Amino acid sequence: MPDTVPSQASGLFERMRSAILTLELAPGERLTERGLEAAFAGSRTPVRAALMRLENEGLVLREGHAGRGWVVAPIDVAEIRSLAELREAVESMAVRLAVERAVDADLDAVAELLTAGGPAADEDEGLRAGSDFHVELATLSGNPLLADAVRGAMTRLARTRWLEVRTAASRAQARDEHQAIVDALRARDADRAAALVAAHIRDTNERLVHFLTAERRRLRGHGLSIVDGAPARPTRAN
Amino acid sequence: MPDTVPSQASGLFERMRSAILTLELAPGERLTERGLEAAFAGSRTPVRAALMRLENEGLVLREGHAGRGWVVAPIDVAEIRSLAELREAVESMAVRLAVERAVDADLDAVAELLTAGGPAADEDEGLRAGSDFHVELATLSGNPLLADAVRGAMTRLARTRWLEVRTAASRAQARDEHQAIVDALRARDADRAAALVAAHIRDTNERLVHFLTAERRRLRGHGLSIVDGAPARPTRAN
DNA sequence: TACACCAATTTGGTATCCCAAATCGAACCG
DNA sequence: CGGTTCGATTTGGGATACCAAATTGGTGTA
Repeated sequence: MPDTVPSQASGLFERMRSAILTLELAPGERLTERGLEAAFAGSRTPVRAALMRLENEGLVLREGHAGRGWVVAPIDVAEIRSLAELREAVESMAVRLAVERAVDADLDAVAELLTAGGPAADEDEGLRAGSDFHVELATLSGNPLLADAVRGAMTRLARTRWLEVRTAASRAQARDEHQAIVDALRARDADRAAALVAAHIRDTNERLVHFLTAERRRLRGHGLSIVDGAPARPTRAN
Repeated sequence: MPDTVPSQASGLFERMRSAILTLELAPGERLTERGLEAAFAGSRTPVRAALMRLENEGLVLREGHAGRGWVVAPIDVAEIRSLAELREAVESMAVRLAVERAVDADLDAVAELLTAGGPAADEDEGLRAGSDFHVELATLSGNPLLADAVRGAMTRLARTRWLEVRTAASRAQARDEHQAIVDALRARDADRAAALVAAHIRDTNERLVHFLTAERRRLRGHGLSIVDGAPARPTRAN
C-alpha cells in the first residue's frame, strides 16, 4: 500500500478547513483566492481546488450576483435546524440497520469510544468524541452513504462547538444518552435505539438552537456572522 | 437579477455530466484530463473543475494508488442498495415534514407533475418525471438539505434508467404509487405517507437490483462496468 | 525465454499569465 | 454639494507552461 503522498494541496485544504472549523477564519468573513494564496502558502490552483472542496462541504459559499467572491459560510440557525432533521432521518435509519447487521464486536468497539478518556476528558475531547460517536454509529449500518451523510452533518455543525458552553453535567448527560443507545443496540431493540437516537438529536439540537438565538447578539459582537436564513415554509428554490 | 453568465465552465460541466448520465461515457471508462480537454472543448482548468464537481456527485472517481487517473463511476449494485436505504430514510422524513408544513397549493403543484403529459408520456419523460417527483416531494419538507440529499441520490441512480426496461404497466404502477403518496399527504396522514414512500422506494429498488444482477453479464458485454462493491457487513473504512 | 533495467511518454499537480467583468474612487459636471 | 462618469484596481475564470512521479515499451543480458 504505497501510502498516498500528502500532495501539498490536500495539506492546503486541511489547513484551510481547520482554520474555518476553529473559527480562525470567522463565519461570514470574505475570502479572496489571492488573499488565501498569500495567507496559506501555495498558489492559486490548489487554493481554488480547496475552495471547491470546502464549498461542497458547505463551509464556504460563493457570494455576489456574478459568483464573484467567496465567504466563510455564516453560522445559519435555519441550516442547523435542517441538519438536525437530516440527522434524525439518517441516524435513525442507520441505527435500525446496525441492529440487524452489526456484530457484538462492532458494538464493543463503539462503546469503547464512550469510556475512552473517562470522566477526565476535557471539553474539547468530549465534544470531538461525541461527533465521532455518531459517525461510528452510522458506520455500523454498513451503509457508507449513511455514514458519509452523518459525517457531513457533523462537519457543518462542528464550528458551533467553540461557541456553545457545555457544562460537565451536559457532557455527562450526552454520554449517558450515548450509552443508552449502545445498550439498545446490544439488546437488538431497533425501535428503542431509533427512538433514543431521534430524541438525543432533537434535545441536543434544541439546546444548541436556543443558545445560538439567545447569544446571537453577543456573538455577532465578536465578529461572527450568525444568521437565520429560512422560514419553516417549503422553499420553492430554483 | 443579473442572470448568471453560463460561464463556459458550467457548460463543460453540464456536458460532461450529461455524457456520463446518458452512458455516452461508459461506466468504468478511464478518463484523462487531457483527453477530456480535447473531447469537450475547453482547457484543463475548467475540465478539472468539472471533474471535481462530478467527483462529489459520485459520477467520477479517482483511481489508482497515487490518485492518478479518473474513472467514470461504475454502476455499483451495492451503492444502489445503499442509495435506496438513504432515500428511504430521507424521503420518509421529508414526507412527514411535508404533512406539517406544505400547504394545499404546494401539494397541487406536485400532483400536477403526475398528470402532466398524461399516459402518452414516453418512457424517457416518464422516468425523468418520476425522478423530479421525488425531488419536488422532498422540497415540500421545507428542508433544503433533505431535498438536496434526494436530488443527489436521484442523480446517482439516473444512469440506470437507460438500462432497465420499464413496461407501460410498471410506469402506470409507479404513477399510481406516486398518486397514493400525494393522497396521503392531502389527508395529512404522515404515517401512511411515510409508509407508502418507504414501500415505493423499496419495491422500485428491488426491481432495479434484480434486473441489474440478472443482466449484469449481458450489460458487461456492451462495455459497461457493473460491479457489486460491498458486503452487507459494516465497512470499517479509514 | 524470462527478467531486469532504462528512456520516452503520459499523467495529474502546480505555478503563472492573461482576460473580461465588476468594483471602488476620485475627479468632474450640473 | 450631490450625482455621475470614467479609469485604475481587484477578482474570479481560463489558458498554458513546467514539473515530478509513474507508466510504458523496448532492449539487452543472463
